[in-house]
Amino acid sequence: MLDILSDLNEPQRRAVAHRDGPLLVLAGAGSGKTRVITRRVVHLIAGGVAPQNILALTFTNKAAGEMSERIAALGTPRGATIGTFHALCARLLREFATEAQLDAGYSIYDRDDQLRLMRQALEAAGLKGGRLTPSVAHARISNAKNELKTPTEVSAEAASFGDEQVAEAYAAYQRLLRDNNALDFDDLLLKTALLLRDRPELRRLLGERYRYVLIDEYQDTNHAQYIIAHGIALHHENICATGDPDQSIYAWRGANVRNILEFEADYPNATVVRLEENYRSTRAILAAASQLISHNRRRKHKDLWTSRTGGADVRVVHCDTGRAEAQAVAERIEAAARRGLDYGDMAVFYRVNSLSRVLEETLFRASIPYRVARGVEFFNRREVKDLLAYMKLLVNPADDLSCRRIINTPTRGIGHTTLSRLTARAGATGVSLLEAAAQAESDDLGAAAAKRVRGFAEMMHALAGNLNHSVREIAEDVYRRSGIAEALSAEDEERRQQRANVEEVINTAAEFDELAGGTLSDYLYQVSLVSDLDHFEGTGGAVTLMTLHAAKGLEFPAVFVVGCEDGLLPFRRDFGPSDAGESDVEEERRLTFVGMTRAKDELTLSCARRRRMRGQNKPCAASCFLSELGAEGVRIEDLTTPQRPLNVRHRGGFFSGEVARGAQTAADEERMIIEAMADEEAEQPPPEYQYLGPGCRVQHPKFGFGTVMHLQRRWPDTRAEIVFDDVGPKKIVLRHVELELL
DNA sequence: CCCTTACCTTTTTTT
DNA sequence: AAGGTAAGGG
Repeated sequence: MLDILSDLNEPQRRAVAHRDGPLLVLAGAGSGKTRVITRRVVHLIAGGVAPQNILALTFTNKAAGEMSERIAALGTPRGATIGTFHALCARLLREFATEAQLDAGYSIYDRDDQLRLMRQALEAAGLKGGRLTPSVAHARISNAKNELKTPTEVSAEAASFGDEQVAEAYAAYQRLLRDNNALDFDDLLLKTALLLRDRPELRRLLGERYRYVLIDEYQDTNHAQYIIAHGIALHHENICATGDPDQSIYAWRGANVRNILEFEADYPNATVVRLEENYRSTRAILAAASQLISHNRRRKHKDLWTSRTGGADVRVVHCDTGRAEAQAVAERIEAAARRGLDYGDMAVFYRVNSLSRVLEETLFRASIPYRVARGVEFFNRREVKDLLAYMKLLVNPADDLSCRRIINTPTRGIGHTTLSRLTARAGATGVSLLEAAAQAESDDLGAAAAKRVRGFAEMMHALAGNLNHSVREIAEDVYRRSGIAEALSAEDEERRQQRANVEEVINTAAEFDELAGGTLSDYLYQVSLVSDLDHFEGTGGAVTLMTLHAAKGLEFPAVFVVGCEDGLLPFRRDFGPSDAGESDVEEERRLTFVGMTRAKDELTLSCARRRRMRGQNKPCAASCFLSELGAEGVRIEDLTTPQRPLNVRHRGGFFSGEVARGAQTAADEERMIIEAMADEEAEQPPPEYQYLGPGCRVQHPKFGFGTVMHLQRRWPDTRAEIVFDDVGPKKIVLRHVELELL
């Protein structure tokens, strides 16, 4: 017991030793928060609390996994519930399905599914093609759900025609979810929150089950999560919230910083512990980060301090282009490696995932090992989603969305016409698509089509006969009998990759059988709530590339924050005037703060003067954040080259005048040519374009060998006219084919 | 019905 | 740049 407390500082010790009653731990960046939470759990158990009575809620599965591991490492018996809000809710909703008026086997829709469904909802509500786009509608509805608002309430509060449309879309969307027997992420929280809000007996039951509630990253909880946590803790008030208002970076998805700011108002007798000693970063890093965050006006003052001395200055590097920036980062990484730093000790953070590409290319060329942490890349692969859709449909025959996805995947001759007829039939008789498929008749669809449709239904029926098998067996069964296996059997590179992905799904199923165990629907829930990030292990010997958001909670000896440019780091979507949601500069500043405070020893921030974004090369101004770091302990390195005027009017070869297309005057033309040349020099076009032009010999996968006659460089659909030795002249869209240059 | 081609939309971060 | 969708030809 003493061991647990001995290596803690005084406030940490108070937080760990606190037992009953509300506790708020305001933990500054790097102040040992995780350590406090895990110790606290251990301390509770050592003090006689049964592990089963402890509920620890985290924000990501990864954080939950880490916490379990650390607790186990301290030799504590397992049995505590440690997981994300969403996972807890999925579990509770299964347990209390009746109370929540849910059918067993409900599907959980991921973002992709949600947007698909939203598209349908907008269509059903007669709002298709209007100003309300699916993603905007989805965001608005998501926020409403997080505030526990029903469509009726949204409608009642509507202040404009646009709001009214959102309410209508919301109603239609919920109807569709219900028809599909599905929940989206927000529903998981919403339904659970409503249960807890409206059912005293459930509050009591769960309060007795979870006698100690711990919530990590409390600054990132939304209203629904607030209701859930407080509902469970209502009677015993054994609620421990940890977090840092300066690290609140999820307001955009409904997180409410007020939850943490008003904890003391919620619980007047709360014990408050402040952790302000930073054990992670050098003095320079901490000073720069503190300087930055001090520019936030809506903020409680806080002093982070460290007893560390020494360490290098924070570096701010200005570059010409995004590519040059990546190059500079690569060079610094190499230099650090030569100094003896492990690649795994370095990380590069960026605001948007799309920035990873230049970095990847550059690191790859420099032979620097790296790994990219991406959100849901794997589970979003088409072939992966297809396989999972089969399994979802098996568990939940009402899941029309999944059914629609796979009814003709792989192709089995059920086309658009047949599908819409079938949909009409299902709608008219009020049955699911799958059921309509099973009952398909010749006079509706034509004999051949009806037969194919029934064949699909029969296959699903047959697969459903094996639901009592292990999940791995079911997955393999689906893989083979659905025809996916055959469709992917060809030996080209793409199929090979897809096969590998599908096999990886089967592996996760096998792993599930071994480790967790449970029904197919258990497996599907787990898969739905997991992201690639969760499996992202500490990268042995490779540089980590991730978004600033994903970086939260991690630390690295050396950190690079790239893309510190106005509009990108204080991110702004400068689109038309109709823009409703102004971006929150203070949240962007907190995000930068989070990134900076991940660094232990070395921190480099960088920006580019020009960057290629969304297909266009645009000039960029340095982020205002860079000038907010203060001057002390910050070293600025300017790698930009002075812009010299170019006296060139014409240039043959690659551009062959195409760049000046649309020029109205000679001055226009000159300007465009100069810009294009500057772009090309900066960007180093990839080799396949650099040398491809008239006279080149190429090999086409289908048409064989040929000679390029003409290159029409018209982005994005650059075309080449090629005379093939065997089949004669063809126009090829380069985007659609991989030409081999000989 | 399927494949190819032309056009168009993109709104960042994540459970 | 890249993906999706809608329309057209086979």
